[in-house]
Amino acid sequence: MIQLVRGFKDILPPETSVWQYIENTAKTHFENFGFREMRPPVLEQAALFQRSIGEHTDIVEKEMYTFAGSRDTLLTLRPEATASVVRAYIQHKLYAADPVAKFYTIGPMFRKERPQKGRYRQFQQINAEVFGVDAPYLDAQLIFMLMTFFARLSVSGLQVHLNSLGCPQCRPAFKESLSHMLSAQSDKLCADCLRRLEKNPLRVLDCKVPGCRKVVAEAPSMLDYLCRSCQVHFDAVKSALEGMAVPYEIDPWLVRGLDYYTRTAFEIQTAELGAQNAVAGGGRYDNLVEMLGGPSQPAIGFAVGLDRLADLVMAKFPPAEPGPEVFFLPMGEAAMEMTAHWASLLADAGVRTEVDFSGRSLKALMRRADRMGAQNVLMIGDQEIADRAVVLRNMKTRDQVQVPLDALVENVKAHLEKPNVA
RNA sequence: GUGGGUGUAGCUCAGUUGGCAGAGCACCAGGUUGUGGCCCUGGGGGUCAUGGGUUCAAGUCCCAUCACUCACCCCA
Repeated sequence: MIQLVRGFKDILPPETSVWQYIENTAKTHFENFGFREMRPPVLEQAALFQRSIGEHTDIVEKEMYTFAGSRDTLLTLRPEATASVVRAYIQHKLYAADPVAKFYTIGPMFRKERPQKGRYRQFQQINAEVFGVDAPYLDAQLIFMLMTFFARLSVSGLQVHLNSLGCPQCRPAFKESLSHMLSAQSDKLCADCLRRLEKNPLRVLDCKVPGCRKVVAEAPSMLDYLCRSCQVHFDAVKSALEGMAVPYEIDPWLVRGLDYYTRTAFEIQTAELGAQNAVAGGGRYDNLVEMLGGPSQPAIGFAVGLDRLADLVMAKFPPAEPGPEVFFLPMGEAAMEMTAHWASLLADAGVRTEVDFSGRSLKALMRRADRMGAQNVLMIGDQEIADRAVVLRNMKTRDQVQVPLDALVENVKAHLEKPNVA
């Protein structure tokens, strides 16, 4: 048989109800903060990601699903959402009327990595992006929005990790002094870090190999190299967070994997997901809009990993099937036709309805209704048709009443609304 | 891309030195000719991941492949 492709997954009910719950909560929450939904496509020109994420990042080097499009263009299934949102912001000149714009997106991303717990080749993210605001208070507000979002979902045990990556004015000096220091200690670094040292020395900072950590512990911190305006910005973010009572941890070794980040970088981490501890991550990318051919506008955003978040929510609240409010049990052909009619009308009238057309014994139908968690069953057989009244049974209290067949929908609804005297 | 672990019924898993393919749960039917849960009885279900090899004989041993999984790398 044909199986689903490696690293991809089916999300089945009842788990889908958890996803719907998370997505709906995110939508209302983010919209309360002034965000509106944007839905960019999942396919973009490869060049978009090469230019935004960075040519020498792992994502671009080996993790993108890229294939030939028409003519000479290479197409890529998006490995992240920010580049698309920025592209749309520029392409549709969304900055023209008002450079300040806030968007969120929900959808799948694709990265060809080796799958493991909390990491899939297609994974779902909720992204939020803000353009045209450089105020540090916005940075803090975004983190606040994230943490209250998690709180709404009753997800706890999360830590905010915060860092500043500086800007093109101050980062080069730091980079230079870092690589200088690391080169001097290169004999103590792991093979991966020696490679990083060449390509992107910042990445050495978050290496987990003990030997490297030891070296890194004495490495200079970006925070010591911040220029005056970056320092002012970072201080304002911190004090705004304190003002909003959002606990955070300064993490000078927090490095983000994408090249475009500047200044504020943050990650929301949990200890409950094994090696993949980041539930959300984001930061400023003040130069990306201009880099991609747009006006010079500051921007900031974050991504929430929905697969990981769903794991956290489900660990706390295992999903459950709701069960129909009324389960129709027809006995006989005449009853089935009548049931198709009335059950459809009842469902259309807003009552969660289920039917069993299998024609099996009443005992079998009852067992199935019970197993599915039906609150009530509605029995129709020859006797009920003759009486012009069906039997409605409350599965919990085992009370049975007769409900007139005429105006059945209204009668059943009226009965359901009666308070149960269990 | 690298390393470890695991693949037997729908699910969770037993399966001894190589010797008839098993259990629990779930499902179906009956016990109750029109009433669920508990109980009793019976039943249906298997390419033992796939392909080769060794052997009189392979779920079991060997090789390869695939998948799942955890970790590294990296990231959400």
